[in-house]
Amino acid sequence: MPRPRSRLRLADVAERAGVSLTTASRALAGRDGVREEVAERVRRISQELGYVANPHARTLAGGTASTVGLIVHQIDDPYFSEIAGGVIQRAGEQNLIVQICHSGRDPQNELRQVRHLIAQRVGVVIIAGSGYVDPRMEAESKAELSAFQNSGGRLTVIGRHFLGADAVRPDNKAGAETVTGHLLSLGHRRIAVAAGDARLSTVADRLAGVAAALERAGLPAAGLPVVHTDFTRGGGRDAAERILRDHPDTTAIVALNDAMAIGVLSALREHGVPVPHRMSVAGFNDISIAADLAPGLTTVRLPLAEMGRQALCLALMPRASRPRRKSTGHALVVRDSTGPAPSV
Amino acid sequence: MPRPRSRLRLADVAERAGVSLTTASRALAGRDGVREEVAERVRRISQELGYVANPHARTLAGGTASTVGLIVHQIDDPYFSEIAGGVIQRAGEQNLIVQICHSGRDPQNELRQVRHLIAQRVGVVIIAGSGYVDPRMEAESKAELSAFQNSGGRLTVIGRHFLGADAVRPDNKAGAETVTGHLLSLGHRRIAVAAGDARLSTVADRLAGVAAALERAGLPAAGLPVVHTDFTRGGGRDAAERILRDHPDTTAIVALNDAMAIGVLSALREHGVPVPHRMSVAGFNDISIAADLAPGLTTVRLPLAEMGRQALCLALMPRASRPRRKSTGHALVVRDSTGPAPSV
DNA sequence: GTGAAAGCGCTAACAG
DNA sequence: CTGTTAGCGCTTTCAC
Repeated sequence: MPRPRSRLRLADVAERAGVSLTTASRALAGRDGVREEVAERVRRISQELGYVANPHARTLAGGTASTVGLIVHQIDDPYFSEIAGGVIQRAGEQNLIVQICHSGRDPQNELRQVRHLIAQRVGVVIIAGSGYVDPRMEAESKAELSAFQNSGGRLTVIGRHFLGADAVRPDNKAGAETVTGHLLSLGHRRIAVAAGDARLSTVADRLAGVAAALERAGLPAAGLPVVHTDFTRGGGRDAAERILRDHPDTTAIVALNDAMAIGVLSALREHGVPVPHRMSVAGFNDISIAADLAPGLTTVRLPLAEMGRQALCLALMPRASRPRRKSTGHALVVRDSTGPAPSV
Repeated sequence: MPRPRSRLRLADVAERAGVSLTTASRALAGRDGVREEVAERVRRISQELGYVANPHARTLAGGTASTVGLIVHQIDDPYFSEIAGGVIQRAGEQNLIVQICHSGRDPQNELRQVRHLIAQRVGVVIIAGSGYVDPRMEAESKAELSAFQNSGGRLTVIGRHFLGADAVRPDNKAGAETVTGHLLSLGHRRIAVAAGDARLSTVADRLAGVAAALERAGLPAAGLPVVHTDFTRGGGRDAAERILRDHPDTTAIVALNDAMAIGVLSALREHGVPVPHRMSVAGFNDISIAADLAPGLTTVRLPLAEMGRQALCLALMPRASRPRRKSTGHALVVRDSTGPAPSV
């Protein structure tokens, strides 16, 4: 692509305003060291001319990189697109631009994206989505990201245990405890879990919440059937099949995210298992479609878009001496996919 | 944000390779004017060192801006997130980065985003989503985008009539004709349409398809009840309410996109109207959740992710003397939300 | 074929 | 408070 037509430069504004480049630069950046009256004039002229700074020149000269890099598993997964929506909305208010990359939940690929973003000199990196329990899988990314932070880059993670970075932390354990408690209070005693890849920290955390609820109720968490498959709709289908086959007396399935819950519902429908009369199903996240499934999905609501906003807000604040943690809170949303345990 | 630590520069690579900056630059850009043997050595050294060019310096110096700007209505709308997924995937293969902005379907805001993207010196702009029938609403954006193209920028639109830019064109009219034909063949004669804002070109095109199918069947398209509301789930709900109230003998509703169809289904469920026994419902787009609704949504499939890919592919080819058009094709996906017309 | 030198548009020392 | 002077890292004439 050939070069764009030459646009207005700061020099043009400065000339029109009868000041030097420096003064114009300072005035527009809102830095002080300029008489307010002069600054005002420069700003007005810049406005009139429709001047917009060249971000590349600005970044190159050592200023602020006004882009934020967002790494998600897949943008067409509602969990991530809702979070991304929040990030983009917040960015728009600040005239920042958001660059989105896919990690595909693959540490190697994520590393590539992290490097790419850093090479692009973004000022902010936000990583959304579960990490792995085993720190070794992410060691390289971490190293790269630490260096990024040490050189002044801002990093925020959403739903990931990354000590040393500001974090938005979904209420994974507590949420899972709440939804399991809901099932228990409906009289369910034979609960099974459709879980994602056991190596994912989110899966581990939510699983811990399920176990905690069981224990609190004085039930043995040890015998809890947990089926680990993909953390996706397809995984949910597989999990449901296996639960139906291996644990036929199950009366409730906790899916560790809504995508899996959707898969579970789909499999149960195929098998003619009525929900919730014969089997209750609960999800996690409350992606917006959850309300429109039939039956409506009982799930744990996380404020997804808000989480995206928050993540960017954190990143936009100067780095604190100790990483900040924002917990999301959660809310149980009871719809029609859960009901009293069938009295066998 | 302070400046990032200084990274490897081209000068470092050049020095290591014992050549000048110029030669190194040429070698890495794959331009000729360098002995192949030397070029090879430079590339190898650059590789070993892990050198990545500073894109800002490159862009500033007048080279290629290796970012693509994607404007969507809202990223958390599945129609757009699936398209975006395709764009991002293709971009990843090329080591390009995708910047995403929301237009909110507001021409003024879209204009802002277009300007912002152009000011960022992106090399490619992709605009996804319907435009308005009235060209005046988009005149400003068009002017800006034409200038962008004339200065060498590449533009592709998805689902928008923008003469003068490469375009991916969803099969709106034909698709609507197909799905309406499906309903007619099931014996439906009292069909109503849940349509979005009448000023949207996509709505107009799909509506034309519905009318065409009716006429082809020898039915008067004139009396067709068309309810114009928002092109969203909420709009679908409103439309269904109105159809139920004003045209109680309707046996089938064509929603002009899946989001509206979801709203229609939701309203019908609330009113206790059985689908498809008392009312058939069809959508448009086949967003991935369509298969998981209950009843499964009969809809017109558009290859959403593929459309995103295609759009970027078009943009990556050199501009043709005449704008290229890629039609998407479409497929009717019959699920459980449509059935024979009730024999009253 | 190869290199030296001049910018791209901006910010940031450093002087006044 | 304001202006002058160097670069930021790269591409690109223009000489050799």
